[in-house]
Amino acid sequence: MRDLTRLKSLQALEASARHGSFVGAAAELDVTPPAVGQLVRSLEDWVGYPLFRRSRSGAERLTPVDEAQDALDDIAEGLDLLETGLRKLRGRKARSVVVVTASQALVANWLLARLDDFSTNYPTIDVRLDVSDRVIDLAQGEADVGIRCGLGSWKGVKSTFLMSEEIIAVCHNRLLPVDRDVTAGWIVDQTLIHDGTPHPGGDFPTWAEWLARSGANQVPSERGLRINSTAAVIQAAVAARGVALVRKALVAQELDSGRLVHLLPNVRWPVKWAYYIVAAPKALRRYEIAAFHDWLVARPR
Amino acid sequence: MRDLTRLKSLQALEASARHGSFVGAAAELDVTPPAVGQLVRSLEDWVGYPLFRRSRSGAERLTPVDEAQDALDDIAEGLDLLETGLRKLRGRKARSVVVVTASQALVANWLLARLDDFSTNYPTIDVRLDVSDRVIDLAQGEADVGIRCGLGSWKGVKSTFLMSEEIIAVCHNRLLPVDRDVTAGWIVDQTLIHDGTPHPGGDFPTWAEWLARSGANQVPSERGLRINSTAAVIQAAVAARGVALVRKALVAQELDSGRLVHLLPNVRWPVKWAYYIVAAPKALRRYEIAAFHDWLVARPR
DNA sequence: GCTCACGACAAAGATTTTCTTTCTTTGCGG
DNA sequence: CCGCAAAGAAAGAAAATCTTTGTCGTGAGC
Repeated sequence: MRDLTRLKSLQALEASARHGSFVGAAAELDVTPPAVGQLVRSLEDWVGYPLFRRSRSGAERLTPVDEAQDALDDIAEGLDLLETGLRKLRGRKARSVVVVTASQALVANWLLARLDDFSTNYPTIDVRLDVSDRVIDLAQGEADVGIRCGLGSWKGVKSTFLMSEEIIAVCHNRLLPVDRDVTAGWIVDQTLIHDGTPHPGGDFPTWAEWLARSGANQVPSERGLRINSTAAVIQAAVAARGVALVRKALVAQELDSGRLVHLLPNVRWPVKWAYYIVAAPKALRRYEIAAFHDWLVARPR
Repeated sequence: MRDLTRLKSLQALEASARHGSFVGAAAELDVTPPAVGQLVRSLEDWVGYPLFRRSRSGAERLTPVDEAQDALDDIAEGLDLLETGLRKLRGRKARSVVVVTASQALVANWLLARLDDFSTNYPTIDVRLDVSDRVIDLAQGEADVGIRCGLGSWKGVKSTFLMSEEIIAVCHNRLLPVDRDVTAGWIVDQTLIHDGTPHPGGDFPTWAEWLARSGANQVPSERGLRINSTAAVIQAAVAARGVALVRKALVAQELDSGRLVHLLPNVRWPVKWAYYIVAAPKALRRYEIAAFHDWLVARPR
């Protein structure tokens, strides 16, 4: 008959001792520092004496009291064994699959470049990409996880912010004028590629709006290319067919490679839409779904 | 950087494996069986396969699947170490004190007889008895724990049912008639000891009420002893001063010893008041308070 | 063959625990 | 002297855990 309570507090205690601070422990436990502080103090209430000496400054803010050291060794070893046990439980699963849905533009221009890192970290989890430009019903299990660009408030799913977005003007480096700087006037004279896909509530600019903010004296006509596919708009820009207004995140690689060039970078046009990873709460109870979710949320953009 | 979640589920899993049922595990963890079932199933969702083979009958309702056995060994050992660590943390405390308040009658006739068992089980915890016939304000910290007889709904404290109560008629064995049975008629002719202490809402009978239920043909006058102290009423009965109506729990020892005799046992008079252990929620966060509380709740009456 | 007991299971709602957010305090370093 | 970092506290929100109720399946006993 085991007599064991306050598991979460023991975990918080051990992580705080190991890191020397609640801040360090909080980062490991994926909670806020006050949360760790509360857990440790509740344990101190329980045992009836302080478990740390506190320092209000310096690198080592918490020092375990001598009376706790012996116990901390047992607790650390115990938690190590629990982690080993949990890993063994997970390790017995045959390969598992995560179905990720995202738009063609997002998959091709952003997500694919990152999936190698996921497979490296999680070799037993297969990712299946379900490319779709319509909003997949995750609550109905049509996919496990979605990467979406939008306002973030979709029904029936948990959405977690990844990064914000802004609209920039780009063109192929071949199109750049050789003998003068790029100006709004220069842009007006190029073939303008219009993205016809709807972005409700997203504050996407038209070329007219963007150029007005850029200081252009004349407003362009609606001539040029009009494509109702964001992926195709980017491809047209990459193919040097004209100048395009695009979402910055989707052309990051092309910008890095120099193939596309960011025109008039001082003109900022942040939008309300941002990138989120979304999943049904029920799906997140599965290890592989939570693993993918947590991996994407944790990695730098 | 440790990666450990679902501690509660691991604990539920291990206890279920060790007991072979959720019912057994629930008893150990002090929760209901469905609670254990939910914890285990959430872990099964997490790892993606069943961890037990279920049997709908027989003594062994749950059998760990082969894949889980290896992990269960680690988890069991890990939990053992955590328990050891927690015990070491508690063990470092100097002696601690629990202040228990109860009425004179309850302390003298019930609680004192049980405290040896507590001290045996918890040698480092001192109990200080605060005898008081008024209702101590536990929320204000006037005492840590109270044993009370009442309706159970006191403000600002957690109350836990201990046992119910009934009113019985008793007298010293010296007073018993030698040559005939005890009848209601016989009782009417004795010195009746009246308990004058108030019992609001408790359904305590007067002698008149009790005797009416006993089949007495005549109703006694209000003569006899009238004492406004339950403890003194019991002492008067023990001193053979007359026949008393008393709370059965408070005279259990005297009944067991034969000194007092339960008259007309077929006359039952259960009351709405029952015995509860009460404590402020904040006090229960201290180990020694929770230990006393859990000890009293768990022991047979 | 029927009834009862036992325990897993599921659903829904209640309760408790954990967590976040906001603000304050303290002390050290620049 | 100011800025920074982290602990601490309080209040409220969110999530996890738990309880209650009822169902189902199976075996034992009558």
